[in-house]
Amino acid sequence: MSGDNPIPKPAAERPDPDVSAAGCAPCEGGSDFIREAIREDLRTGRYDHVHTRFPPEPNGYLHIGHAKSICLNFGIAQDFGGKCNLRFDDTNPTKEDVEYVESIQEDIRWLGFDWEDRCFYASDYFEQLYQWAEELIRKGRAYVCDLTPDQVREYRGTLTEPGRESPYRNRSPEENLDLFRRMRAGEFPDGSRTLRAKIDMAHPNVNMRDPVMYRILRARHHRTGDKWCIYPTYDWAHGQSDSLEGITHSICTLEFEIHRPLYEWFIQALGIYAPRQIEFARLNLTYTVMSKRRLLQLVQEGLVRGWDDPRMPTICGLRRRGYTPEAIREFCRRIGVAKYDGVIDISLLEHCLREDLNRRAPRVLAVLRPLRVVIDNYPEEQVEQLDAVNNPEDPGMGVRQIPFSKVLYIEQDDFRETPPPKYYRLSPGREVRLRWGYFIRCTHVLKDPQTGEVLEVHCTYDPATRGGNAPDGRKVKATIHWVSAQHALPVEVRLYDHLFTKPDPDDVAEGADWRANLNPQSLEVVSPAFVEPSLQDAPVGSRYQFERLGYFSVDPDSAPGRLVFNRTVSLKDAWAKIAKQQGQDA
RNA sequence: UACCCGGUGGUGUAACGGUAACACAAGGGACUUUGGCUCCCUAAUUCCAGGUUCGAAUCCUGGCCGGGUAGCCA
Repeated sequence: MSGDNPIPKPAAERPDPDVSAAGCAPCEGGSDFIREAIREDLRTGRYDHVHTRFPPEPNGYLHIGHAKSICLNFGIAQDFGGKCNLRFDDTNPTKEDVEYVESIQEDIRWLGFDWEDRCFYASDYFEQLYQWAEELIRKGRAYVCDLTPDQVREYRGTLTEPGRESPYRNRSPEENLDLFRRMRAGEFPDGSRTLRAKIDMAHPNVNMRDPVMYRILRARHHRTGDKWCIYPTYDWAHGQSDSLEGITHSICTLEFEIHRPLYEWFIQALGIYAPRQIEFARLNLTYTVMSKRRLLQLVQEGLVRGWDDPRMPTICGLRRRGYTPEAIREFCRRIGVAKYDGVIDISLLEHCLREDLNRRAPRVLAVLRPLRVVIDNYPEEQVEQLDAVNNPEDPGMGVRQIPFSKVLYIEQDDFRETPPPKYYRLSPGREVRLRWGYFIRCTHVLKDPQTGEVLEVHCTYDPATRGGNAPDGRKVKATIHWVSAQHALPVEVRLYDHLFTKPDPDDVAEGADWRANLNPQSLEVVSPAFVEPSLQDAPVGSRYQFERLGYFSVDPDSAPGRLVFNRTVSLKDAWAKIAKQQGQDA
């Protein structure tokens, strides 16, 4: 940019930015430092198109942090009229498995992205990588080293002291070539030799101190089988794979920043096409752990029920919980992209979810903790079908009918024998509205003579208020939900809370580890809960708002006649706040 | 202790040398057949010190603080 005019023009007078750059479209994902860098590259002609890639290692399930990267890489491709490849970074057969490549593909598709016919594997390039390695050997830029792993570490030096050169560093290209070919041929035991780039053992960046390019490893690879007993390291494979695929912008997380000089060194030593690596901060979320290692630990130690446990931040966990791809994408859009390594408040994720579900989830009535209500003046055998609006946010979603009868269940929380201040639900003498039903007034209660617990609430109803409006115009302070006892469906409901009790799971006492902060109440099973009969055939995965309670989705554990619901997220609850301020347990 | 990167309300992100803004969270209010939604309002921000400039969150220097890096992991 040439800042020739010190006073900026108002936006309306400014020429449209970037329209001249080839393939540059408006940025739906907003703008961030990466998109700016790309625009600059297009403007200066460093690249004339945009091609990104999402490069997971198939050694675990994708999580919400990957979603950030997926939205970034595919989103940038969309914004700039380019393409985004899926590439599995499968250079370590000891950790990888087809189970993961399949789940990763499923999750990316579910999130709404498409790599078309461009699903690649680093292992596709093993032969090319091998040939390039020989080329570097011939150029005297790589050598076979016989140091043991311990010795390599020792020779590398430390962060503050330079390393020492390997005694094998100055072998001739001929000898190196011979040794390297024999490495490939399987003449040497695992770990006995490596191929290393010949760079600088005194380099202040330890990644440049003759990094390992190949190790000997007899492990069956999920794609190449037993063809190879030497495998390239990340550093040797990644940049060359990017180059081969014609990637323009290789976007990765901050911890690879210090690898960039090496990334560029290999490309330059080979004299091949050069992509540009740009790093951004990975996602951190409050009340959540995100590292693959920890997620794996949660699963393996049985701390959760599996990778798709609805409490997990994995994509499959969120999906099972009832999250929508739209909510996750919107979240990723709103958090932005930067190099500052911060922590996102999980309430932003929950906000995006509610915003989406509010718009699309049909409403139903369900009672989690039933309290029996008897309408004393309602005819014994009578059943009425009442009209209920499916979604006040969207009249197009229509109306359904729900049965009403003499005996109902309401929520225990919606009745208080002695109401606290500002409580305006049902209590003796008070009148409330039953959603889509009648006004009812509490006359008296039946209690357990031993415990004093309220067993049954007796009410009278006003027949003139059918549907919920009083002809005389009188108002009630509260509308509560209910189900007809004889028509309600018993179901299981699983209520979830944050997996950790602290915003930062690492915030633990001396000697304890993050597991000490696991929330023992992160899962609460309510069974039976009661839902209105219209839910009878609700399909797995379908989402509903249980009015006044939250959003719920049907769990795959459901069987015919035995529905299981996950609470995806609760509704915001102003009363809970008031009650909390009053020092009650709400 | 070496090198790299970063630091803007509680949290995250904008502002591209010209009045520090948006969202979430928080607090208050209006509305309401969901104490939901929606709407309105309030409080709250440039790490510090110098320098350049008419003017600095932005450029420069120094400091402070935070993160990353010493796998034959990625």
